[in-house]
Amino acid sequence: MDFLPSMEARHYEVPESDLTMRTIQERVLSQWEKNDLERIIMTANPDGPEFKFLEGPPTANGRPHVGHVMTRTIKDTVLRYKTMRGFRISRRNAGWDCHGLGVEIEAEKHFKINQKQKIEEIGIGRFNAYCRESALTYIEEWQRMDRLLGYSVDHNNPYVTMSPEFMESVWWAVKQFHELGLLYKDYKIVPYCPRCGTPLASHELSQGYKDVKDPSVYIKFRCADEDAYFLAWTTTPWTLPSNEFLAVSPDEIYSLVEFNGEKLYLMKDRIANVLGEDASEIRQLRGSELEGRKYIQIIPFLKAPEGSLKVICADFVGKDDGTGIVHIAPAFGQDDFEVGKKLGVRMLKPVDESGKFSDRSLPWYGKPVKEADPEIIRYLKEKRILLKSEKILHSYPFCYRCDSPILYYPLDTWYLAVSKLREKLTENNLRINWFPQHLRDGRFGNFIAEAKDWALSRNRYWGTPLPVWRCNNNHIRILTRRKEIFDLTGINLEDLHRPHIDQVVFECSECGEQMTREPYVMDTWFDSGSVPFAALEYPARKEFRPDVSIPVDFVSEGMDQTRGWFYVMHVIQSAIFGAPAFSNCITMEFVLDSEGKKMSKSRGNSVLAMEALSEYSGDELRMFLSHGAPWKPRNFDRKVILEISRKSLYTLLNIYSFFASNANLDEFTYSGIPEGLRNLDIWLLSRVNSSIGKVTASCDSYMFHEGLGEIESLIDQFSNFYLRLSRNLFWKDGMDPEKMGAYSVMYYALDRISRMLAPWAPFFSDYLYTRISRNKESVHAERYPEAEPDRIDASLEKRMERVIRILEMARRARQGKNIKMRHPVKEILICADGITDQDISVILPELNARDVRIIAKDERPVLLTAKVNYQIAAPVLKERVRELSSAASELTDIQIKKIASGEAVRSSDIEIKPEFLTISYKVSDNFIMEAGPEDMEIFISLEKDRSLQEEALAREVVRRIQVMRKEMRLNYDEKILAEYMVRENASEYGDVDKALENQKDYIKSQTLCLEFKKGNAKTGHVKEWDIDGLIMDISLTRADTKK
RNA sequence: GGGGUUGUAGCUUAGCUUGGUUUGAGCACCCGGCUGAUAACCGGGAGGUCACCGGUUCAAAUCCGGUCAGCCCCA
Repeated sequence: MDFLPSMEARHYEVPESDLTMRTIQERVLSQWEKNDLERIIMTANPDGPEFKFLEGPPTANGRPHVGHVMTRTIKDTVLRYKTMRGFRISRRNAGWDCHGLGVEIEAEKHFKINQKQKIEEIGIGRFNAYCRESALTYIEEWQRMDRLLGYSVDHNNPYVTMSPEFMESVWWAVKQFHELGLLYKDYKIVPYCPRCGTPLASHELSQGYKDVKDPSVYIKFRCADEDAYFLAWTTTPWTLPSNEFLAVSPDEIYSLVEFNGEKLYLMKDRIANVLGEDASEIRQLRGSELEGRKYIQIIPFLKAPEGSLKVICADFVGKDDGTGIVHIAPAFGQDDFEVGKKLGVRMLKPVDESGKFSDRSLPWYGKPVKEADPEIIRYLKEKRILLKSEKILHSYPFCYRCDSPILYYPLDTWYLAVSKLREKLTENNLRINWFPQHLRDGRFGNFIAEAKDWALSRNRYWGTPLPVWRCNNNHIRILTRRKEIFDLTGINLEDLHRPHIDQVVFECSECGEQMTREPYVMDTWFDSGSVPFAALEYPARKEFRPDVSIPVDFVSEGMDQTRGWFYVMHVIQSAIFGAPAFSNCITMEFVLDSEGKKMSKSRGNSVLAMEALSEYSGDELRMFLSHGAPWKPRNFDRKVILEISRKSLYTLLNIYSFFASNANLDEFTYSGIPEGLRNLDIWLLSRVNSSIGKVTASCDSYMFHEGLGEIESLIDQFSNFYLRLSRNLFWKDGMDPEKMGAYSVMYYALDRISRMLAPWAPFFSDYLYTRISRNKESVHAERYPEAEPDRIDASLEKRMERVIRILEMARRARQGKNIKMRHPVKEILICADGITDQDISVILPELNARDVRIIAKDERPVLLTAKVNYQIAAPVLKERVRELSSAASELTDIQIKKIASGEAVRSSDIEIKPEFLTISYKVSDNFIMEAGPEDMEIFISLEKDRSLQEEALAREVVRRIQVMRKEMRLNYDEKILAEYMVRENASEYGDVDKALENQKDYIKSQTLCLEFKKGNAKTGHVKEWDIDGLIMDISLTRADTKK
């Protein structure tokens, strides 16, 4: 930056009065871009200790909203802080998650298709080409957001999960699982989305639970050997045509009851709930006694397989809902499937992969199963099989991508045996610092303790293809590199996606049969879970070193990622490398709308990142989002955002503005902190340095919100204590040592605060910093301030806290008697331990008293009185208590004081112990008293005299002239001429002319007034004032200083 | 149904680990003050069943048990 010392009349740029944070942001941004700050940050501290970061890749096919702003804010604050603390940040790259159903659904919309088969009709190649293109559709908007937010990661070298190098690493990882014996294929019931035609993993399923109304039907299964029915219950009538068994709990009591002329079996404990009062019990029996009983098929379209249609015992039958008799359709439930498998009975599966009835013998052939529910219920009713039908509200999973109801469906699926890793996962979890801490043993800990096997394969198209080739003899081969494919088949693939990869076939090395690829792609979460090594293209490249590159030091995302990204990374790194993926993890809660409701597209209350960033500067948003712990939900409330920015950012701007305008007038240049400072200056230096200590301590333990809170309170005290009490120092013309000291200290404080604040408010802090140290390029290339222990005076800070209290007490006391602050009082007496005259000197201007004295307890202007405390004295002294009472009334003042300080006193033959008396005191008539914390008391004299009156009047006049100066929009240093004329005097000020004559010099010096005199006050700016009954006109004119 | 978490003034919250005067702030409201930096600031007022019930204790917002409600997760 150019520095032109001689040409600039003013040293410090004075901000325009209407300067906003958004304008500052624009200026700073263009400066950054001119200087290529991003490069400077990316290459900072080449020799510093390493801090390993990892960016969680957003799926770049959705528009970012304020929640994303929050995660990026937290991450960036940490990164900037660590950079300023001298760390070399590794892996500070952006990253994008490109695969998966989300992208495919966009593509389906584009091609206007809603069925899987159609994709194959238009061609997987065409479909995937579109997916590739659309994956990064919104990346530009993400980058615009990052720019306005100041998100400092390397946007020029992102990792993308669809690059062949990344995918080869993912393949390598699959091979590691295979070699560990953790990869297997199984035919079992999976949560399945019929629209997408693919199974979902449990962590995907958990994103889609919704409360919905479903049918709840009670069905009568006719016993084969008795004129009675088994009463069963289900919420999925469409599974009834596939019924093969009924299950009972072997140890529970069941009843045969008569109800509406029919005999029904059900669990005894469920009778009241299901049938009410009208059922009469015939007999009781154990569930196990029902085992093996046969019944008639209720919906006889499908041929019941051999060994079906009988009652079995199972331990999963509960007694909390239903009838205690559970309908079993092995094809459509996990427990059901196990029953069928165990008994070796063929499965009825009249539903195809698109979720429709596929058996022509069913009347509901071709219907999606859920839509067939009402017709099946009607059928049951007609056949008199239905006992009753209701609707119940329960939570049911829906596909989190397309919102279709999930079915449980038997399918070939490749799994990772994560359940075998539980111990390792739990062990590694203990090495992670979670914020908030309870996640470790709570949500995350629970989840991994019962980790389920990971359904890895997806029957889809746009994803990393499953790199598993298989021959008819079930030999397995996993290929992990393009080169390997070329060597084996001569095929040179540039794109590893389907359909290209599908043409790779070769001979099995064991049996010579042809090997073909298993036709699946992988769960996109496996991609993102592989980021720690795949983003560095391990093992093809060697930058990643398993023993040192993980765990990374820091990751941070939304709370939902405990079961998402954090989980999959933890699983994959633990399995392959035996180490956790990260060691510090900050999670954050949702940003809610202004009323505390969850933001959602359907409710229309979600706020897009760019909307927010067009209204507020990046700093303002960041400050708002950093306020309070990230793991507490916050409401996106514009009032709160503005309040936070006003209180800290604008206050700080204003301090600087005051500093700049005055420092320019006095031509101040900083050259270190001089000797001989005012007490107040020593205090601010101490306060700043102890803040630095607190902030770094908080941030080093990842409690960044506490660090910010400390800075905010520092700014507040800087403005409202230090500056408020220092203002008058700057009024005098010319430089003197005290003023020089104050400027230096303010400069020092502004320098430290702008650096301290840089991680949270990167734009404004840079603006401030570069205006103070004008030859510096950017605050972000600077070191975080270090506390100077020598400047910290803890005792002074503590005393100042008490001085602030005393000032408050003085204000309160005056208020009680309606004594204005600007009216001087004769005397203020302060009774407080450990406070020195020097401490008090700081607040003298605000106390506005002729005399301020610190006094000891026994010098207080009070009258003490002693009363006998009969409750204590009477039981001890018995009848002598009367003597005490008369002795007490004759005590001298000195004696009472002795007793008050805890001494016993002898008087007229009786020993008066302190506890015998209650000492109370009364403030002398000519004082008012105010008590504060820690036994502090102050006394304000009510005595008035002529000179006090005159001074009070002078200050009233000064105050009014100041208001008028402001109305005339005069500069700080502009001189004026003033006249006054008394219209009427009903006040207590007495002889006004004489008073003002006496106070003339004071008034002139306070208002930069060259002449102040009595006159008719008609020219210039004229105003009539009422000063407590004194009506007077005052006129101001600009003094012509040009000669 | 199970687990986690939260519940303090109209709103936002501190205090809870380690029990100890009358639960402390901010915003908004009303009254007053201060103001040659401020979009500020200061004092006062009004506003509290510390979600509820019970227990431990000389003493509970705080510890324990239960209930209710919100949120998150699991089934």
